[in-house]
Amino acid sequence: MTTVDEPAGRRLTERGAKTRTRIITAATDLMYTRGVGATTLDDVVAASGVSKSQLYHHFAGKDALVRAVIDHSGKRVIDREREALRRVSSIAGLRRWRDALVRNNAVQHGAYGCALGSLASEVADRDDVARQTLSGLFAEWEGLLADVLGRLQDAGTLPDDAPIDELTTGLMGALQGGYLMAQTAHDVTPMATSIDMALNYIESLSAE
Amino acid sequence: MTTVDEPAGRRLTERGAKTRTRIITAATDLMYTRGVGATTLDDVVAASGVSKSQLYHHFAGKDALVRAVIDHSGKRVIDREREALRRVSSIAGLRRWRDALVRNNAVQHGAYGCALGSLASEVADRDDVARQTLSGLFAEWEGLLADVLGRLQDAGTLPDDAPIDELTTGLMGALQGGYLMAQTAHDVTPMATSIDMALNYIESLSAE
DNA sequence: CTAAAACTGGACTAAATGGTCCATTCCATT
DNA sequence: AATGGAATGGACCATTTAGTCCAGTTTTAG
Repeated sequence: MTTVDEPAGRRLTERGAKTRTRIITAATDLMYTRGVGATTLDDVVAASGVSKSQLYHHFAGKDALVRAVIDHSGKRVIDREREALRRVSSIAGLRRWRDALVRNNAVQHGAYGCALGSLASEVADRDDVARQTLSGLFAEWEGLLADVLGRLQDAGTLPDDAPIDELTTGLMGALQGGYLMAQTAHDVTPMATSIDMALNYIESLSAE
Repeated sequence: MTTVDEPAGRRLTERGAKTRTRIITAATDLMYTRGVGATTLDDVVAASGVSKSQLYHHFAGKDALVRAVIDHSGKRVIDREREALRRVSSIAGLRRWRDALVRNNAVQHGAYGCALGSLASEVADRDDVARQTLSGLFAEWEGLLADVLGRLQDAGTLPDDAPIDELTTGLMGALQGGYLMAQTAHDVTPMATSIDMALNYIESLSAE
């Protein structure tokens, strides 16, 4: 699902790749903290220490850069989550996963929200390609959660007929909603509460 | 909690009030569908059929207009929800409430998301006053849900020691996360699933 | 070593945008 | 009917922004 960062038809030296990466990481950071619309290309130029012509050398325009940022953020989140969820196979493990997310979001008091969620909210209705990419990334993330629930099933913790996909969607909903509420309150408590409720429900399906 | 739309220190004729309202409703619509950042004042001027000087006569600037839009959207949502939740006092009633929200969001295939949620996501980290207003609106909305759960308690459906505030936060999280996922997928199914899980959990606390 | 390709910096432009100003008209109050 | 504040239209302005161009430098490959 992850789109390749590099455009197909051009040669790219190591030096160029570094420049390109520098642009993307700077843009990712800015667009996460300020929002896509509020981030100008001049901001990106200043933050990355790259000239404007280079920006246009590597990206067709702002839309293309935004899409690259989405790919990059997506890869970052998915990699992190793949690692975090890889060996989780218990409710307690899910709770530790939740703790890590909340703790991580607490350092900024919930500000900026979820890296993918805030991009989605801003971009979904204005760039259909970006929307679909983000939709795929959410699906991938949910897939990782579904794997965990599958392992819970294998371990006999969850019944075989547990509706894994629905549970996964519900868990992701609670997570995203939690991020948004934390962002609005500048307090991570509602995020913790929201995810907790989803986990409680999943746990309640086990203890039968 | 709702802030008054009119600024305190100035006289306002009926005609002026109408103009002011026209500006706000046009801006509310545009900012909901296009986003705050992507809505220009010229857009608002064109859509409301009002001159720019009028816009600046009634609002100190874009920020002030955005805040008025937040107040207006907030009032709209809270009024709608107050009415929708007023007499709900059963799980079935909550499910009907869910159905109505989902059906309503389905007409646009989930696009634009929650009127308050998308404003919050875009504005929370860039205007602290707006953020606090939105935070208050969410609290008000959650209060309406808490009232419903209280009635469930009174009816004996929910146990007396049910943690109403946590449940309310979880429900709002599922709702907001559902809106976001529906917006990203352009499909309301995940929204329905997400809220369902929260309601299932609440229901599970009853059947003990 | 050399030439082409890749890369770089920064000046430049056209359009858009938030915001200002002012001359004129409307309207409530006395 | 007069008066002053409210309302209005629209020209105007400074700045910002996405996007262009090009002259010059560095890297790569033969």
